Amino acid sequence: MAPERAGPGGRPGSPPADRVILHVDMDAFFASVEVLDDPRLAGLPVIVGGAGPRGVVAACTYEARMFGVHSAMPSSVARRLCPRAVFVDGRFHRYTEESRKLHDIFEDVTPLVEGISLDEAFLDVTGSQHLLGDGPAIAAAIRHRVAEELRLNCSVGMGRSKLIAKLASKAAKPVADRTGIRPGPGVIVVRPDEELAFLHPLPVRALWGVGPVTGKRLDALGVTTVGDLAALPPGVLEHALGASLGAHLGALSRGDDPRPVEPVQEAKSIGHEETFPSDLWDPAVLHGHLMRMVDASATLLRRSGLAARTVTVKVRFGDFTMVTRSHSLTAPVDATPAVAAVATALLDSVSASLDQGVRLLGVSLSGFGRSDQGIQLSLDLGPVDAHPGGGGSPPSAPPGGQSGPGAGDDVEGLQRSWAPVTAAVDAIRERYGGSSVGPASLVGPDGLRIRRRGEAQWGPGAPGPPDPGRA
DNA sequence: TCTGGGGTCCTATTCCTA
DNA sequence: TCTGTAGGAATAGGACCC
Repeated sequence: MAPERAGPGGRPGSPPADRVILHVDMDAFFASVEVLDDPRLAGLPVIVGGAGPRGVVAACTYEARMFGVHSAMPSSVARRLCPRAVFVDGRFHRYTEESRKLHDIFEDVTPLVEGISLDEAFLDVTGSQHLLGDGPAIAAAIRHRVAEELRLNCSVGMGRSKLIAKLASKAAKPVADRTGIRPGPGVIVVRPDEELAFLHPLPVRALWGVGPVTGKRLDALGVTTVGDLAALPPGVLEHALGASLGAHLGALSRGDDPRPVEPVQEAKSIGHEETFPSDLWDPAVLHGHLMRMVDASATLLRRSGLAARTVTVKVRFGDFTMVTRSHSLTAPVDATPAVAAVATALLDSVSASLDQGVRLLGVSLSGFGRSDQGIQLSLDLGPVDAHPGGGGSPPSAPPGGQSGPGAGDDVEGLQRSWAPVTAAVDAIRERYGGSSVGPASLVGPDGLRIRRRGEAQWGPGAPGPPDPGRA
């Protein structure tokens, strides 16, 4: 990783003047892949996402954007704005395939590639210029290769920092509104001496880290543009937004962004969460879903060669209020029943509120250690913790839906006794597929099978029959 | 208009311990 | 033994990103 240096003015935090960063962003990526695979969709308003009443738009073509549709918009709103839109279920595996090809192209340019998501990445091409030409030439070459080899369009921004490169790629994109679709320039280059002139007229909401809440707070200070933000005394900003965010946004508004392009970013948490087609009331049904998510998360954890110390359960109720409950063990675990025991106890600890109806349930694993480290646990699953916060003893509950070796034991016993079984299950799944074997509680007419990543990614389908537990 | 899923990071609060 | 205090760790919630 390149060491950080002070910028030309010697300001601490200002990026080196000779650094060249590209931000490559695919145009309407998911929707464009759908059109690529089904040319009949070309020229139509195509929306990728969850078509059900609780679904959201993951991506849409520029023809749909003409009607005001945009990503993250509720599908019900999108349908109202554009009744003739074609809704397509997301196909995560296809987008992953195309994304791999895209990253192959990036890797040909520089090893310093930081993927942000399937469809965008930062590239530090400072050291590639003597071989491949200057930054703008590399940007143009990438666009050309993506168009030729993937038959997809992308936009590229160039600057000496991630902030500028990202904002530049956005400015390079096509624009769609009621009057039509106007192609963008494709590549925008912002030289160091042009940074502030480029940055300051932009709406403050364009900065990474300013969402609806922070945007509103800044509104109250009379700040609408990045230039307004830069003119604000630092003390005022930090008082309004807190020391950390205030200082960070203040620096960005002056173009100070020394963050390097980091090719390797280790995951800090792994989890699954799901919004149900209709709210659930029955604790037994909820526990079934919890086990399915635990199984999927723990499997992914082991596949990554990790084990986790902290288990978090998230519940969003019908009225959209949300609670999270987490517990940290003294040593990391990776066996599904060990994780399940903790997650079950955590869900039980909010069971008093479950009569409100549960809209979303989720499980997340964090506090990673390597799974090949010796597991040394000494945990007594004592009585339910009386206080919600703090480092008290963990709540107690039997591992729901599990039976067999170790059921009813403490977490240490579950980890120890189930580790060999878990390894065997993983091996069988590796060979015969993810649904070939699993916890007995997940088999049956309920169809609580293990979902793959990307399935129902953007919201559930149509609501099923009402939850019998509600009665 | 009514809000998905998978994440990261930050802050405030609470508890434990010295 | 009790009380006050301070720091660290755990926990909970929220904002934000794509």
